[in-house]
Amino acid sequence: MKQDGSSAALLAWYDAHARELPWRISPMERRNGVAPDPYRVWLSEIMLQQTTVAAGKSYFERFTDLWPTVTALADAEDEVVMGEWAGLGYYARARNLLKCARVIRDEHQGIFPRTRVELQALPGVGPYTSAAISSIAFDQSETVVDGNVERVVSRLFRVETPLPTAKPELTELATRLTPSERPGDYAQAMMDLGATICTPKSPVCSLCPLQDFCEAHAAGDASRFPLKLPKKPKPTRHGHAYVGRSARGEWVLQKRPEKGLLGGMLGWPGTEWQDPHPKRAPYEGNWQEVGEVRHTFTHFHLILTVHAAADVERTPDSLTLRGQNAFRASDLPTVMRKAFDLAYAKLEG
DNA sequence: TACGCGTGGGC
DNA sequence: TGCCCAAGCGT
Repeated sequence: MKQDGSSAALLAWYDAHARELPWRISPMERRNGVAPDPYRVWLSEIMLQQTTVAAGKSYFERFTDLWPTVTALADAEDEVVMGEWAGLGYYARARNLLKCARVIRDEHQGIFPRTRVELQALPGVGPYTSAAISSIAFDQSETVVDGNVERVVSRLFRVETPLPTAKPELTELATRLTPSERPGDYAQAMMDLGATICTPKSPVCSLCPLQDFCEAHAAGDASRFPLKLPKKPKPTRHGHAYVGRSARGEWVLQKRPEKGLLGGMLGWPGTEWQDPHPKRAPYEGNWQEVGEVRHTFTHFHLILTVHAAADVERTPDSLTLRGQNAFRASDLPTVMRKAFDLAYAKLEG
């Protein structure tokens, strides 16, 4: 690729087409010396890992309303934060979010470090996120390489190596393209370009500021890139979940272990999720089968048979009782909320 | 290095 | 409708 001028073309495009997002400052504001809030940049970057802007936006608003500063978040109760994260997925992010906030509070005087190396030492902050915070929040010259940048660069250079093998090669090419001017705007410009123009399925090359620099566009095969290794098929697992309510109207929940799937979240007690699994109630009740929930996780499909019982009398101490005022279905991860919806319709219907 | 880890939207 | 995909990280 002939790259001279590509960064200038991209920055000019960004000046006119930057997306307005609640954690961002505009190119105009940045030019006038306004700096973004590193807390908001960090929070948005964690929330948007493997997550669309559309999905993350309302969570960002809610979190910053509840906890306007990193110290406020650090002081929050784990259970409340996990409940607010419920539905967004990848719950290790929320656990690491809290860990990170407390490291910032306790070891960094409540101030985010500026350098990529210091940032990457924080829980949940890896190569991408450290570069993003350093460049976007502190305007340091770092190269961000996320899925958008990988796609843009693989097309600019028609990289025939499939992902994830191609990652180091794409990182090297992206680094070579990064200008020393306006690093924060440039990072966001690359991601905006990938999100709005250089999209996975039907890139809109006719509107692309890098059209004249792009080998794939010249060859007319932009949508062929990036190449990807074939994925493994997802197996289907089965399980049973038990949505119970005590005679006093308390829901019978179970806090899941900190590690592993849905770690640290509330859920309904039940069987393991494996191959067809025998039904076995975790405690006594007048159980009735109310239906099936189908749900797909990252690496398997789940068919969950849901059982419901009201007027449960005794429950094991390992379970958590939540009265009407202390229970919100929205605090549950999605698969558990689906099970609740099914059982609730039956119990109330 | 490769795998485990969620969810919702688009086609 | 089933598959692909989205601002990755930790182990």
